[in-house]
Amino acid sequence: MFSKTCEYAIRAMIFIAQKSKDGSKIGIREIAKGIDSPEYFIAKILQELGRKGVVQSMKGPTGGFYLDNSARKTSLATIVKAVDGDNIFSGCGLGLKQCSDKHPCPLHHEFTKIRKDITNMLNKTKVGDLQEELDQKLTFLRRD
Amino acid sequence: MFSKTCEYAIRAMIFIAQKSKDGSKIGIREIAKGIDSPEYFIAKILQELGRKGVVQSMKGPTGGFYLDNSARKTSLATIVKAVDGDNIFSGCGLGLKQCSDKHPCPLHHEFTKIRKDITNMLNKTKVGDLQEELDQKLTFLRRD
DNA sequence: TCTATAAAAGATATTTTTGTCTTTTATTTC
DNA sequence: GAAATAAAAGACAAAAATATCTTTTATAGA
Repeated sequence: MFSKTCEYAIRAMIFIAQKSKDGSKIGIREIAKGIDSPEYFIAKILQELGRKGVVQSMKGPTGGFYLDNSARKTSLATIVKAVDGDNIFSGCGLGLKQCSDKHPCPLHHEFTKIRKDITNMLNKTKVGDLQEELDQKLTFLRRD
Repeated sequence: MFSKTCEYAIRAMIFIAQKSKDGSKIGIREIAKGIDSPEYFIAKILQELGRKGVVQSMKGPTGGFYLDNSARKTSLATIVKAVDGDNIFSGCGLGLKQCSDKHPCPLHHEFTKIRKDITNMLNKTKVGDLQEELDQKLTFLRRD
């Protein structure tokens, strides 16, 4: 469904939301541990998300990653688009370039439904909401 | 959603269903052209599907690939499982190993719904049905 | 202003996926 | 049975995704 890169990105965003909700910042090493991802790899990913304004960061001592109030409202759709592009939102399920409502591939109509559900879900789900469920221990990012 | 390998596999299966419905067989070269895929690559994929009994084939002159009556009833789920494994049916959306109903990842519940829809769709959709729609020119596998 | 810290940037390495080519085996037709 | 055909099998190659390491830049705090 998502690339590994995207999975890490989503996990990291939720984790950062959680750890920075008191205004503090969280470092790469802790993020990597917290979401069980390769340290250097998630660093690269967050760098890119930072460039796109999806996550905030500060260099230097007491620096690290954090989410401002607006970033907490980021939808999963925004993250997925930033990392994986919009193939999942609009690409053909069978990989055809010329697939459309007018010239549908054999799976087009079935896929349209599913894609709509996925899109809705990703649009309505915000990082901040997921973080709250995590806080209440209703969900988990690792073994714990 | 699916790997490229899987996309080619599904497209090839539908195409073979169409070209072999009169009992004839169709060669790799024509399949590759018909579904717009790399020739040697789809050959490999069909080899593997042949080994698993998903597609039938014959060597030698007048040989080629075809689908018998039971193979026409193959669901997309069977093809996807044979090629991509069952990650799409059961894997965690965020890539967590220990994700389950009891120990859900932040997206677990939302994903459960979507995965159920996808699974249902793949289970109920049969190669033969897709081939018929293709025959009626209701859907397409290439530009045409 | 100097030092320590932590992210940014850039380079490199590994693995997986995708794609290609060559040789072998089975089958048909003559 | 020999020649031609087409898939099977095995080896190889390229590209993309994933992962790691090194150097640079910004910032805080002494």
